[in-house]
Amino acid sequence: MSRRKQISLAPKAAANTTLRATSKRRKLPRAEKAIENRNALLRAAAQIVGEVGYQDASIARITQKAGLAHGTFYLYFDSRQDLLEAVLPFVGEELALFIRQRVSGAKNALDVEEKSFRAAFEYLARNPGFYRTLNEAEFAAPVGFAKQFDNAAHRYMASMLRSKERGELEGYTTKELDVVVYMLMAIRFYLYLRFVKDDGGDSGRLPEWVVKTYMKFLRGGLNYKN
Amino acid sequence: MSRRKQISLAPKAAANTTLRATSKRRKLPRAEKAIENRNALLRAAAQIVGEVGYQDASIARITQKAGLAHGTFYLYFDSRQDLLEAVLPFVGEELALFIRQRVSGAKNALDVEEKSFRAAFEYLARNPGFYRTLNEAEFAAPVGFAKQFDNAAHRYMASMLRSKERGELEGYTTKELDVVVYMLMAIRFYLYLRFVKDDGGDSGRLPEWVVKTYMKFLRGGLNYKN
Amino acid sequence: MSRRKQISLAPKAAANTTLRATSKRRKLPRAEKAIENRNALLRAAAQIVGEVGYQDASIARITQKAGLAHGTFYLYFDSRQDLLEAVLPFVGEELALFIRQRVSGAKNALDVEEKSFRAAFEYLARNPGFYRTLNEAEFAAPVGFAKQFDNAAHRYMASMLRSKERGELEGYTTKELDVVVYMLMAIRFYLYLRFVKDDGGDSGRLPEWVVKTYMKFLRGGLNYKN
Amino acid sequence: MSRRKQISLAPKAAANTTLRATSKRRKLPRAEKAIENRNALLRAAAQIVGEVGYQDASIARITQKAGLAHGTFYLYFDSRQDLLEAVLPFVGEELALFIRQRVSGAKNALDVEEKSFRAAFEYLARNPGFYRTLNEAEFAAPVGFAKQFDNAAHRYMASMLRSKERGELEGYTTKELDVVVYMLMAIRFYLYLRFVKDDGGDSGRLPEWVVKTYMKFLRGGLNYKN
DNA sequence: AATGAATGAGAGTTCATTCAT
DNA sequence: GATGAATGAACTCTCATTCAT
Repeated sequence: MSRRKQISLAPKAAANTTLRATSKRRKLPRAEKAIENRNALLRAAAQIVGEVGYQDASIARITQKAGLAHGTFYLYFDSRQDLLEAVLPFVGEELALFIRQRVSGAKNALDVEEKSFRAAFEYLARNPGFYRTLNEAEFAAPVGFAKQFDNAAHRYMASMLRSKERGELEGYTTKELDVVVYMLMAIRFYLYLRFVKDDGGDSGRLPEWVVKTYMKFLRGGLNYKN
Repeated sequence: MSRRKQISLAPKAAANTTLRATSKRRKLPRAEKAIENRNALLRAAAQIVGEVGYQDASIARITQKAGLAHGTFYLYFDSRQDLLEAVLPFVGEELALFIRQRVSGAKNALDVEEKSFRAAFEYLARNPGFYRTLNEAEFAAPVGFAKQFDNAAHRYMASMLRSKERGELEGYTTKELDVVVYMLMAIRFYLYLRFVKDDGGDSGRLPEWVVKTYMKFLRGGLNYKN
Repeated sequence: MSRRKQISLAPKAAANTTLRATSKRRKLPRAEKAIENRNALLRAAAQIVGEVGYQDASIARITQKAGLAHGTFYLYFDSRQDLLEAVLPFVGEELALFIRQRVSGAKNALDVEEKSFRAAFEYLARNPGFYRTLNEAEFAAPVGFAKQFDNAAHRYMASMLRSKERGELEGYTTKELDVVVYMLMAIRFYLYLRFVKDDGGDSGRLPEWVVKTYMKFLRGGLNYKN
Repeated sequence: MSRRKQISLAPKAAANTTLRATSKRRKLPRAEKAIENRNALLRAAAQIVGEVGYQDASIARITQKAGLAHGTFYLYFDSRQDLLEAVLPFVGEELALFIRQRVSGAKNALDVEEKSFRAAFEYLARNPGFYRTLNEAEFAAPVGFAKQFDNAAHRYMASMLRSKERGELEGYTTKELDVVVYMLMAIRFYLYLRFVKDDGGDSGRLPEWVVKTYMKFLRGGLNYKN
């Protein structure tokens, strides 16, 4: 829309419109800044929680890192707990997005599983704080934890159901697949704990042979002879 | 009961007893009381941590529950952290003992696995605080966590190696079994989180159909058709 | 109604109206709104102070109740204290007006006193916040308190001097009557505290027998036999 | 019971007693210090409340004046409010004691009243903070206020009932005297407010002519001619 | 004139640790 | 060895006031 044309046509109304437009233009930065500040607090909190845990993520520390005054915090969150509960869902979205991108184009169900598995570890390698944020959340931020857990499980479940419908995954009822989903999510985080965090040196990467072992386990089970 | 006969088999406490016997009689009750006090603090801490977590396990709370004075704490532990690190190994021993008893007499490797699996959940049903104690320990008491984790993994590994030596478990090298062990330990705790803690009502028990699903997964794997 | 005729008798508001009439039409609504806003703040503050006291009468609370933005407050008052000092005189006028109306038509000095006494308690029953507003003002809003106290005392004094001039009240010099006035004002508020606020149930009314006792005390004094 | 006789009879018990006595002697300084500290906090609080009011009597200020660390406060009081409620009864005892001493030896009921009246104002002259402490307590420390008010009223009432029994005060039933007591207490504090606090210069004393006016009022009432 | 986001000082309270007794 | 009073730093949260819009 050309603004010039309106000037001559309706000077008063146009003036008004222009004013509003200007005022909106002036107010938008405010709204934008508000979102920016809120996100700055979330980002700062996510980083701090990932580094030192929920307990030591004090408001002083968070606001300082976000470049805001102490009191400003309460313009964006009702309480410290309110923010802490929001941290995990905030970063959880990132992980989900990252995995979805890496999985797209997988050839079959097993490929989906492997790509998703590798993507998760790649994300963790880049965001080493996520693991701690997730783990401690169970008791330090139970609401956010439940939210993230549900989201992750639902996405995982949907993926498995698609594989099932395509006939690529047999032997389990839908109800049983719920159990399987939790088992697979569990495995990811314990393998991270054992082979990346504790034993992984500085690379932050899961050794290739562990990936292979995981895939073997997935494919063939334990092959007990009983 | 004669103490002499037990000397050769005696655990540390027995050795202590012997030592005590050689020292002055008057000091003996003191040494005993010291051990008693230390254990009282550990027991109190274990209970409190299980209920409210490491963060809220204050020294005041612990000493009060243990029936000791606040300041007495520092006669037995160097710091609050020192005690917190000791809590998980303290209670972890109990779990290990409980499982060992339940597993004894298993017919074969799969049976060992199932008995051990069921025993773990039975223990958790009776000691609902253990789960929290273990989970939060990873960051709140990392030394104790590592100790407990190593112990548990080693015991599990030893069991699997025995199965392997007996030819009851094939397809995985020893190195790979290390991965499997962590995967199985992971599964236990996520299934607890999902199907007992969150969904289990008051019983604190794992539903039978979940056990069956777990065993099926263990036996046959996921049966992907690729 | 013609406004011209009222000009000579008109209170300040009427004068304001006249002033407005002579100034530019476009600015009038602004001036009106300004007064409205200021009064809205005073009214809101009066209500809040009566309910929760001066301390908890925060600017946020007051502006919210007045339907104005937080920052707008400082267009009408220099500071929070500035407003608080204005609250008591604001509501004090109402009480004075109410009493004056009730007293009009009294037969004699004692009747004036009784009508005034009853009117005060009736007002307090309808405006239970006034008592707190007055009581706390002594230290929380000393300027407003002094203003209100002087006003009330002067009115009371003028009334007594009229009685004295009419020969209905003897035995006290003018100077002494100043003391008497304060004693009588004191009595009202302690009787409210004791027999209405603490003991009065939900009615908010002073029991009739207390009124009678007060009147007896006034008439005859304590009748000490010395 | 004589203790000597027991020494020979029960040496052990006696030894114990002696020990206890020693340990008590050692512990007494502790107990004494505790009382001292608590009183130091109360004294500091009383002084500060008298000077700047309850609102500004912060724990930091109080502990500093008492010469204790900030955190020490909570060894002696549950909360700031807990201390504030205790302040008025603490200083109220002093006033009551002071009045009782001054009143002793009064010749008759009116003399009691005058001595008590003068004593109250003398106390207030020496303790100018008491007035504020009492006045603000009604809303800032309502529990302590009620306690002090009840105590004062009961003492006053008991005194008037004695006068009544001696036949020195007639014309009021016991129930009515309750009203009278509150009226007289009220008068004291408003006269202080008007003729000492606001108008009294530095002396802090009630002018003699005000006392005389009060006594005249008390004796003869207002002598209305109706 | 009106807004409400931003500030930062200061409030009450907790608690690991020390130390005189 | 045992006690518990004492400490003071650190915490979360509130709010009068300012100021860019």
